[in-house]
Formats: sequence, structure tokens, C-alpha cells
Amino acid sequence: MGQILPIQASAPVWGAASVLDMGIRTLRAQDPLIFEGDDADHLYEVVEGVVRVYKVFYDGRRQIISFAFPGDIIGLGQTDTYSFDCDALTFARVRAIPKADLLRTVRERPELGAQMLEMASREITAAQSLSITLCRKSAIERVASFLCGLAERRRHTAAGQTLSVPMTRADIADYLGLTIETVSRNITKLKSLQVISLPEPGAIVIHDMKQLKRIGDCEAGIQ
Amino acid sequence: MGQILPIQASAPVWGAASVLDMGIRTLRAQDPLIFEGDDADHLYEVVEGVVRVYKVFYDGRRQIISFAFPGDIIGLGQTDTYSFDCDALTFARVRAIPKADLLRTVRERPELGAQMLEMASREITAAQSLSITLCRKSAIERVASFLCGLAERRRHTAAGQTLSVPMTRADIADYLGLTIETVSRNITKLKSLQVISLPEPGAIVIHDMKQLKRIGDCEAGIQ
DNA sequence: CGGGGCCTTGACGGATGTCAATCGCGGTGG
DNA sequence: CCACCGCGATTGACATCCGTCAAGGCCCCG
Repeated sequence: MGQILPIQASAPVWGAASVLDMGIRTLRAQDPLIFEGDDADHLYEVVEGVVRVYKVFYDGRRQIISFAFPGDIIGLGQTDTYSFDCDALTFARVRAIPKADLLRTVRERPELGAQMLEMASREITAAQSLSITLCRKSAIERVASFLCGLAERRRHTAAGQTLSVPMTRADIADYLGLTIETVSRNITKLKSLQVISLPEPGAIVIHDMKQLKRIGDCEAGIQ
Repeated sequence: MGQILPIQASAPVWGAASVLDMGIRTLRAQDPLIFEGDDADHLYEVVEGVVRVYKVFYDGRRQIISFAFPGDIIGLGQTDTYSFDCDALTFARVRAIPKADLLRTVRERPELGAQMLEMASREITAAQSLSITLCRKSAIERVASFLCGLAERRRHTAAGQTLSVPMTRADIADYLGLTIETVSRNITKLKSLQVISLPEPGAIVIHDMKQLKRIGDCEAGIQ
């Protein structure tokens, strides 16, 4: 069985840890971090583990907006109250950054403001590319691009490495706008194409990254 | 025939018109403003008219990312080069804001930085809600929420007002991730439900805003 | 009058959702 | 020890929504 790399801690993004490192919160899997409607008075930087950000609709439909990995910031797009729920997917540690402190710090160090803008930019780009994924791609293309993205963010781009997939099929489905069954069917299809394999639950091995990318980018004639 | 309100000019968003009002560009319908890959050295604030922002894929598929109305800023999420194309949907005037000037100004007036962050926030929220629209909603729900959003942004929330819809069915389809035919069918369905009517091409009247909202928010049992 | 957009409407097929059965695995308790 | 249960994943059968293809209408304009 392959060694699955842990989801590691990262250096503080803001550089100004001494000023902003107000508090680290430790979360067990499933522990809530943010409820929709809470006052949006903190940003959270994921230090370790994986955190999921999602919206739940009156009828139980759920849209996962993002899986946040170490180094990611949650709450940049929130002004008054949070517009989403957020909880831990795995054991996780997050750094809580009070917005008031942050704004004061930005006043003293304008370059931090530029950095925040840049991160907001990236978030806009991510959200827009998610839109494209969701509306222009077929089910297998979505699954393939999801796995590609996962591997890239964890820098597991070499073939044959075991990639931990801490989310359930339901999480993936709610992220990709599909059902559990469709996700499962298409993972099976990728397996039968010998692009990936599933050595154990919660892990996958990407055997043919190029082909996976081709499928994810709609460049392969898969039906 | 109802009088359709023009899409009006707005006061400069930045307040600092004397500093930033570097140039107004006038565009006829269909005139290009930004090509994907151009150096992202300007922001554009729409002053009058409607501008569309979109991506075109290798296979001709097009995703409209946003319709920008007066007061909207284009290019906030762009760091190096633009990642989208952009052109005028109607006659339009835009204020070109050189980024270099803007950064200098922000250094002198940090509150502008906060304002930019807030606009970026709004853009993130918009992109995320577009994701949800695209992946969680049925065709009629998408069309209804599109029309609701249009009415809200133009502040035509009273029933019976005539709302100008300057975009074609193809534009709406490429924004909502649908086909022309599906958009048309569902507009017809909303008409037969007596929620809207089409007094003339390029205009709609919303008769039952509450019901339209219910449908757009997935709160109505429509098949 | 004819042509070309743009829109609407109909018929049909296919991808994906829904419903249901089954499997494997881990935990629990008799 | 093993039967039982619950949860997640897989697989199959069927239904349905939406895309595709095609025809036709409306309107403007030459």
C-alpha cells in the first residue's frame, strides 16, 4: 500500500504572523467553522487539513463552493455576513484573522492590500473557471478535471503517486454538480480506461496524467 | 408600447474623477474592448450601455461571464493579461482607468483600496452565485433568476414596468449554459404562466415578481 | 418581393438523474 | 467468534430534461 502524503502545514501567507497570528483553531472532521449568516468578522487561513465551503438550499440541495487546502484563505469575498457554511472535511487547523486587525494593518502596510487584492483576483478566477467547468463540461470531463486539479494543488503531478482523496463521492458530486451515482460511474470509467486506479478507499493513483488532462480539457473524444 | 428606460450614466465610482478620469471610450454595439491575452493594464468602468465579458473556447463554445452595466468595473480579477474577451452589447461609454495610476492613488488614499476589495468581494459573490445557477438549477429556474437579476440591477422591481433586455437569446443562453431553443421555450413557459409578457422584442414586463423570484430560487414546483 | 436575422415550435435521442438492489467494510454486541 | 447493522460505494433499470436537428414565422431592409 502506498504512503499517502499528509496535508501539510504552510508558512503564514501574510508574512506578518506576529501581528495577525491571533489564534489557531483546531477542528476535528465534521466540526463546523462558519454558519451562513454569521457576522463576517474573520478571515480564516487553512494551516493543515481540508476545509469545505458550501451552501445548502431549502430543499436540501448543496453546492460545495470550494475545498480549501493549506494556504487557502476563506472569507475574502464576504462583506457583512457570511453567505455560506463551512466545516472541516478532515482534522484541520485554521488561523483566524480578525478583519478589524487586518484593515488596520493594511493601512500601515499598503502592499498587504495589494496582496489581498491579488488573492481576491485568484478567487475570482477560480470561481469563474468553476462556472465553466459546471456548465460546459460533461460528467466525465468534470470528474477528470477535478482529479487533475486535486493533483496539481497537492503537487502530485508525477505518474504513479498515490493521491489522497479525503472527500466522499457525495462531496465530489456536490462540488461538480452531479449525483453520487454519476461520479461513481465515471470514476469507474476512468479506471477501466486505465487512466487511474483505486488502491484503497480514500486514495487514487493517476497512471496517465496526460490523458486525464486531455479528458478534463474536453480534448478527448470520450462518450 | 411602454417607454423603455435607457441604460443611464452613473457617477464615477471612485469619487476621484479628477485623478482617475483619464479617458472615456465610446463604443458602438459589437465594438471590441478587450481581447483575451492583452496586457491587463487598465480597468474599465462602464458609464453607459451594456458590455459583455466572455470566454471563447477552441471549439467555438462561448461562456458569457458577466453583463456589465453602468457602475460595474471590468478587469478587477486580472493580474497579468486578460483572461477573457469583452465587447459592447449596445452603444456604450466606458472610463478607462490605468492600473499604474490606480495603484499610486491607492497608496495616497488607502480607503480606495478597501473600496476595491469590496468590489472584488462582490465579483466573487457574483461568480459563486453564477456557479450555483449553472449547476443546481433547471432551465426555467435559470431563466427566471436571470430575469430577476436583470430587474434588480436596473431597479425595476415594481410590477408592470417594462424592462429592456438588450441581449439576444444567444447571449442569454451562453450566460446560463443553455441553448437558444431552451431559453426560448422557457421564456414562453413563463409567459404562459402569466408571470411575464413580451410587449415587443428586446423588452419584457414582469407581472408577478414574487412568483418569478420563487421560481428562480427553486421554491416553486415547476416541471 | 425576396433575403437574412432572430425567434419560436416540434420531434427525437442521449446524457444524466432517480430509484433500487447489492457489495464490502468496520463497529458493536450477544 | 460471529451475526447484525450502518455507511459508503458500485451497478443496473428506467425516467426525464435538455440538446440537436429541422421547419416555419416575424420583422426589417434592400
